[in-house]
Amino acid sequence: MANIQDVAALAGVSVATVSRVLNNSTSVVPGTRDRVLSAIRELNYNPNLTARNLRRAQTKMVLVLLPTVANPFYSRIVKGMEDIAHKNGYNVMLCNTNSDPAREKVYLELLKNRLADGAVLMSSDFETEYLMELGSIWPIVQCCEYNENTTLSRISINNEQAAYKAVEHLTKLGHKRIGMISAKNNFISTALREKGYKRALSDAGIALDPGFIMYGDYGYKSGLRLTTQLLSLENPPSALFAISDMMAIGGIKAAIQKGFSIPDDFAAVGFDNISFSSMYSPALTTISQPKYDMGCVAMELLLKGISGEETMQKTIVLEHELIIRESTVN
Amino acid sequence: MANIQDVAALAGVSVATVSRVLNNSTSVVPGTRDRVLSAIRELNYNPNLTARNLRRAQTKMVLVLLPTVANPFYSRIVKGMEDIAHKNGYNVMLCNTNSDPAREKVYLELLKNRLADGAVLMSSDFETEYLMELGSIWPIVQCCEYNENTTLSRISINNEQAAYKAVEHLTKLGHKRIGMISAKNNFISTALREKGYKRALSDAGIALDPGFIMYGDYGYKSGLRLTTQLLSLENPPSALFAISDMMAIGGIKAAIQKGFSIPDDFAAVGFDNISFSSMYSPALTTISQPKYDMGCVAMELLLKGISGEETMQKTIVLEHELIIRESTVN
DNA sequence: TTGTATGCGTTATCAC
DNA sequence: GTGATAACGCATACAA
Repeated sequence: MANIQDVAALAGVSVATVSRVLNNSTSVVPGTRDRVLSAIRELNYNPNLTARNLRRAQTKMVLVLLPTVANPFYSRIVKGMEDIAHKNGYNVMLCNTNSDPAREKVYLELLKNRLADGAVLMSSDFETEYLMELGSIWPIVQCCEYNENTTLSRISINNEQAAYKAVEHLTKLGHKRIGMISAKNNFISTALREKGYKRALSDAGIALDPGFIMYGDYGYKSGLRLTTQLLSLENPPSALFAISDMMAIGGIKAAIQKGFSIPDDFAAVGFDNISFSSMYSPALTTISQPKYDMGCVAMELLLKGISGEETMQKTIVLEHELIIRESTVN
Repeated sequence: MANIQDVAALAGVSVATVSRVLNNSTSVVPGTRDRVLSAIRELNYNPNLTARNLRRAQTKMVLVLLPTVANPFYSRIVKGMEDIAHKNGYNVMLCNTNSDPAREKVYLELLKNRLADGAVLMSSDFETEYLMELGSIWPIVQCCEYNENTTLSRISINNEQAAYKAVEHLTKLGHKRIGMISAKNNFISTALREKGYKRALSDAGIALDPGFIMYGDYGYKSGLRLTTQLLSLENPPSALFAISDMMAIGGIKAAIQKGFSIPDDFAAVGFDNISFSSMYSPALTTISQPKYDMGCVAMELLLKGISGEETMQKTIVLEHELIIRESTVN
């Protein structure tokens, strides 16, 4: 594995000149330039980016922390992030945190070890202080979820309004008994979706039944279990609002298992519009977030922060959309 | 951001000593050791891993190339890889190639730039020569898919046997007209699954109908479209074997749309046992691969290659399992 | 336009 | 047990 010195020797120039053609910084006379280029080819030379990064005090690497790639909700977002990153010569290091604070910290601390130039956080249980301290040194962008006490940049949709729209869709269909399955976590989106649910009920003149709100995690099993419980109530709901598609699908499965017909006996609305939602039988009514765009915008913001082009912290809210499918309407 | 010199100065020792306590290499007297440690704390010092990596000619980073994280099949595998990598102080860089040869190459060439110490390939359209050349310099392990002309290590299941088992399950249920939806690609697994399908039919004394094998990609839409075509045949199949769960689910959706009852009118078997398979309605019969273990084994092999502990190329075949669910049996 | 020389932050070899 | 110091491979300020 040849290095820059070998190339310089073979081309009969100094390493500085080789470096110049490598980065086409200052102008190099065509003649020498060609000699260098052919030496590079002949030696099959590739620059050592570790050395370059050390010298330049950068890594051209960004961290993306997310709970898990297993949730298809994240895959489109990640795609957007990657596209923007690559376009700008950056690589992204995907970090599955499993929502484990210890793991999250391990990853984020890679910044301190100068192994990445910045980070996008898609879930974080970090202390406000810790986050602000790191954010004062390295660019950090929050995507989808955020700690509202920090002043770090954030990208999200209006979760309260989206949830309102989802539940309003159900009330307009005539449903009076609407259950909600939510999650026990610190995500701001969870709280806001619950708020939207309550406001929609209130606006429709429906009294809130606290027994109709159940808590699990984001997953299918959780949705299955909670909905089974809801449907076992003496006076069960006729419709369901779930904070994730996975939970909504679990809810539908529970209803099917109980012999309910969808959407006549039981209707369900999810959240996220993951790809499975349209594949499911019945296809799922859900809230769609502009996943790819969110990823793009988050990464653009991060890269601007890294380049110093944009240091102001921003709050960006993107549009969402209610997608009506078979799980609520025939 | 303090460096090792700052720490040395504050502790009143040389950088060499600081380095020693950092790597607890040679023994350092407890007294100086404590002074160094408290200097590190006081300065909030973190070693610059780029510099360390340059010096040590390593990166503690491995590449994992896969078509897309959007396919849940890969998430468990990746989890296994990550667990093993982290346990050994390595980070993994997940690379979504979208099966695009250009992108694949860009990623793999990161090895040449000394940005990673080795790579796991989970899909590759690389030329045999190219792969062998890189493999002669850096440890490379092939997982699930492989180029059979290379001598690189590989981990997989017996795809032919697994497909055989899946189709045999259908013939034993009495099905005589069994369609297959496959993909147009160069994956070794695809060819082997087709081979297993044919052998199972043959062993059951069923003549192969070439019109019963259709080709698409791995996805849901493809499965939906191809199965719709199969079911439009004058004499349509009563059962389906798909090379992926996503395709099988598309197939089931197609049958449902045509008013078929599953599994009475139409049965389907998939491949991969992605999490969504058990959530689907009807739940999908499928072949389960030991995803997590495959990931672990692949990464273990890679790390042994990197450490030089194991340089022999290996071929490892893991066990699979037929999982029977509602899509074939009531 | 090109070359020389220095430094990025470490680790490791050699002295003491 | 500890300290100088030379590398690692590159980019760049300064000279020429």
